[in-house]
Amino acid sequence: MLIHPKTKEAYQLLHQGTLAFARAEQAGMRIDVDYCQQKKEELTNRINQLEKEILNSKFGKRWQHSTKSKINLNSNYQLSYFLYNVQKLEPAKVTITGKGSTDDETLSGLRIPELDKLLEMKKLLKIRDTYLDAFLREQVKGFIHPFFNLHLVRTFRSSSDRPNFQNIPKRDKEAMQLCRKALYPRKGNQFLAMDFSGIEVRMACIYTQDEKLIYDTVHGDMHKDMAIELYMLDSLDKHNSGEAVLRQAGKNGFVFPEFYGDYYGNCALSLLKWAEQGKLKDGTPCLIHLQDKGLIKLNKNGTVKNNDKFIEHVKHVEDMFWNERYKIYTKWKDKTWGLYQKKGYIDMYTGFRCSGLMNKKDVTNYPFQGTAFHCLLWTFIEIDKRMRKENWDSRPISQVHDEVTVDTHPDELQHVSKSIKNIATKELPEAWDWINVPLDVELEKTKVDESWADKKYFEI
DNA sequence: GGAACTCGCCAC
DNA sequence: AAACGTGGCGAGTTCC
Repeated sequence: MLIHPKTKEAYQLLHQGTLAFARAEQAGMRIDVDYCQQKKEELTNRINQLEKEILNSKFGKRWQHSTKSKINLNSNYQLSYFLYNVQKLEPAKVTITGKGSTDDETLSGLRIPELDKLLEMKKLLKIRDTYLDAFLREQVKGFIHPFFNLHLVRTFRSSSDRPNFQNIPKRDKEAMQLCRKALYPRKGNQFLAMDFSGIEVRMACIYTQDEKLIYDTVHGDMHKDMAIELYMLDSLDKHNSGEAVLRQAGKNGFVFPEFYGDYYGNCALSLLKWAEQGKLKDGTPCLIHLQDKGLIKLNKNGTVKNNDKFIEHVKHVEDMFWNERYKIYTKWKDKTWGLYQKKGYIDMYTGFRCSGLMNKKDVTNYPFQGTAFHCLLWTFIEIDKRMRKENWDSRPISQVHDEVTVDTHPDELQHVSKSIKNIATKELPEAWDWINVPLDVELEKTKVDESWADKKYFEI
């Protein structure tokens, strides 16, 4: 499998992107070294406490007894052996090599208090050893300089390392705060962030020219629509907290996985997990609602006893999704797959060619993923150019696939905000005339001297 | 004692 | 018939 620039424009994008990223890497991001050290200590205390509690429990003693070597709470190998070979529990999942799984979902499903403690401990270890440690290890004079690579990803996205700046916790509130409160703009400055709304789906619109997909992306709300179908709701109010969860479920439990090539079986299970947290606006828990609709049967303790009907239902929704709602998209997939099989490659609008051995999912995903990132890359290059031409103090310093962060001088905030929004939504579609759906962005900022955890939505 | 592999988890 | 796309990285384990 190989993707390569096929036109001079594509080559220029890589060349200029590399130079713009190099300037961002050189600028770097300020970190609070004292904070990192202090939080590391606090985390270590909490980890030690949890460790002690687990080791002193009956569960811990039995585990210790089962292993020939010294007990190590961080060893999934030991844990798997203890749970499934010694205690003879039934693993809900097995790994590729056939051992009983010890991932979060499997362990929490066993409902053993010590395992819940262990999971808490693992979470804290991850924060301490993967993020705070990396910041301290990589910092030079209070700045980290994450690298952004353009030569490592099959789809011609970017990657980041030393430290990886593209996977810092966001969804888990506690992990997000602990990690992102380490990151600051230069003193007296503020963060400004811009991200493209649904850029991959918009690329899908452009390649497939599916009218329904275009309509839903520009005017509609497909995540809400799908949540309504999947959970058999009459309506959904995304400003109601219980129903907002269900919309999230529609998005992360169905729409995105389906676009990436997943199928109804996995989606149904994921949707039921989400349903545990969701409520209808009258307060009915979603699982009860699904039981009332005859889609599942519940045990007395509230867990799911039977989900056959629900899986059948999700299968039907999937069928409608691909063969009715987005049937033009589906036709495009078949056509593109056929074309690839004949020619041995597929071209992106940005002048890159993907060739070599690919399966159908790859062939129908890579163009969207790569092209979406190239929109960000083009934008980043233009921001960098503008910065140098107009002698900004502000500096673009990082990007995460569809988002760029600028360490911004407060006097320049208005001008920089307007400039980057204009570049992304006006100049980009003018430069690339194949972009025939509107592009949209969201802006976030912090106040002066606030951390990256404090970013808030704002309008110019 | 380092390379390679496995598992798990973070992001888009 | 089968069944999730792209990465980086830490810790444990096994291989050489």
